[in-house]
Amino acid sequence: MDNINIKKMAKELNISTSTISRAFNGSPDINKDTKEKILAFAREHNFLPNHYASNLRDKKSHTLAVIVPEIANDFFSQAINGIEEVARKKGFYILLYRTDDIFEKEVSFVNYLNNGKADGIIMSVSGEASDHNYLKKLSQKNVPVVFFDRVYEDIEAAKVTTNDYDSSFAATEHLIETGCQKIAYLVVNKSISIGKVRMQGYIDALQKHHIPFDDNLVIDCSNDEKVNYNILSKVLTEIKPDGIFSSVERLAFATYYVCNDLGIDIPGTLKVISFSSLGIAPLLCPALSTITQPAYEMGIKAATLLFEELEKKGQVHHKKEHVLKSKLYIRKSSGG
Amino acid sequence: MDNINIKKMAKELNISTSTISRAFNGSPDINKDTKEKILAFAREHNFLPNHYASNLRDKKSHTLAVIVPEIANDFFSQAINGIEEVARKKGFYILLYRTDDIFEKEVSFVNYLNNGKADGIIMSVSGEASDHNYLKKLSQKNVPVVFFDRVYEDIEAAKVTTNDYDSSFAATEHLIETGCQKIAYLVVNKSISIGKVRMQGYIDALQKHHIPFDDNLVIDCSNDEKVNYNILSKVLTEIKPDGIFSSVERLAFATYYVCNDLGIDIPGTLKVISFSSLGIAPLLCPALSTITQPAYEMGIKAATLLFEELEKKGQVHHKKEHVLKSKLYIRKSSGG
DNA sequence: TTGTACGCGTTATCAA
DNA sequence: TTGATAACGCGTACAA
Repeated sequence: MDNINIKKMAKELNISTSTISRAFNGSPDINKDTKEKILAFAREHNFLPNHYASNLRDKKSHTLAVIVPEIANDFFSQAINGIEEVARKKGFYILLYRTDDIFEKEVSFVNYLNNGKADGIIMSVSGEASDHNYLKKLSQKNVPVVFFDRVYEDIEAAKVTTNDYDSSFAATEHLIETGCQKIAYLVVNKSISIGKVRMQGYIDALQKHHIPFDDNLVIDCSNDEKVNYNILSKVLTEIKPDGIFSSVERLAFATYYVCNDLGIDIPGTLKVISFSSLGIAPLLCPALSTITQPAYEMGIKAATLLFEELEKKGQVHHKKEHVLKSKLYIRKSSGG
Repeated sequence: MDNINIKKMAKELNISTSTISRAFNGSPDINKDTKEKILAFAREHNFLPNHYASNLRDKKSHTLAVIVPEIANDFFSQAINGIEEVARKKGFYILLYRTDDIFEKEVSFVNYLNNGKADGIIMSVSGEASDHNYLKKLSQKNVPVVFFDRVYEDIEAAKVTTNDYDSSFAATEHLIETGCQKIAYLVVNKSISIGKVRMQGYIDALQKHHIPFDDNLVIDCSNDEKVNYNILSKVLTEIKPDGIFSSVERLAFATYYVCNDLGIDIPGTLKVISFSSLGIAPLLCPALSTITQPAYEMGIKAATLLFEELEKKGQVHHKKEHVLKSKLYIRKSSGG
């Protein structure tokens, strides 16, 4: 009564289970009338094939795992949107997991996926430089991985990133050209590859303009808002930079808050530019200059690549790095 | 070689499959040494029990489906965070689905979940007032549902909402007290219950202060940014309200953009207040007055309720409505 | 404490 | 076009 299944239907309809199965899988080997009869009966009895049984049979879950450091974040939520868009078109579903930038969580979830729970993984990594063996296990099980934005260089997989070096260089140069001589670089975790790349653009731009690089101007922040507020308060009152290049949106906001409280004028006393996917950057006080990554497009691209791998199974297929372009928006906060 | 499973391990180790199974399920009926031997072997050979087989056996997926209108949105992404938080503690995973406010997508996904793909569902509905039969089917299959924020009144299920009526009343009253006489109410879809409730608070506040309700001041907007821009441009130039009460964050942003372009002074000429979960509302130009829903807490609450139902199976359990309180933040945009 | 044997619900293969 | 049957990989009575 409660649990209808293919067998019970078979009995009721005096039809074999195979035929019923065929009715649900678009098989051509079935009489139109039989099929309709079956589907009608199914509708009436609220029956749908059980996914776990199907998955167990053909070892496909039609599910994609998406692993991100945070969800409540303009960049990642837009990227997830892009991924979802593609997945839906393919009839796939999204298993979402947040790591909070904690390496252990990443490892535990990836391990959990190591057994058929998802057909593939799209991830932006927590960034720990340690042992990435847990990821290598996946390829043993033919679970393809695509990285986006934050990647592990030592893992061979498709990667979707943006031209971070160029953007950082351009942003830093822009600050210099508007008159900044003492530009602080704000970063959350220097060791993450993305933090390093962005910093290199900053360093090289300084060099090009003969401004000596000062390690004290590299401000290593945390994920805790209050801690960041304190760090930045100290920096702005003691080191007194005249420009801020923030590698992470959140730190630009923190800078704004500190400036509001300390009465520091942006862009008069301090010019600010930041990596950010915030849609309403123009509405800030003052409008925030941004390097905006094509988050949605990155999601689309990552998902597309994953499906290519999923579908090209068997063929030798060289993993690639795909670099999309960020856009520089000069606004009031940097004197634009 | 490739595919290790319980049987192969059994052969290799000269142990029965049941014992191996026991090693993975915290069964007390197993010798410590045997267990360790098994787990060691499993680690070495990168084995984990297959989820689909397990799920098929005990008809539990340890997965929660989360259905929301949009993901890239401050309210929903924070709510998802809350849900994820609870789910993780319970060892559950999140299947995420976005409806884009399109009723058909909601129906199709819910139907898809109707066969064991998820143990329970947490959703914020698209709001169509039509036939909600697809949801009733779920209870037949013992898949509990919890609504949050946007609910269907006619479905019996746990519901987590906020005190929207009171908040709307308070916000409107606040605008009146700062001198507004011609307050426009911005809404995306009047027919959604949440839009109606919020509007009622607005209407009643007007009435209390003897301001006649004017239907022309109820501005029905869309989900398309450009369309909204045009609608609001027209409203602000032709109807010229002196206050805006926006039931949706997005429309407040649109108002800001229009005001920027038309040179309308906020709060001088126009006062603005909006429902919004934007963390950086204080950083806007001018700082945006908001009614802020406890999005994260709502997620927590919704997930907690779902697990209660999941665990209390069998017991009669009255569905309840849980109302959390929003907070009113008066800032510059409304003359604060 | 361990092993045997069956079934979870589906689908692919083969035969009719 | 349809049906019988054997897997898919696991967990759980039940027996030992």
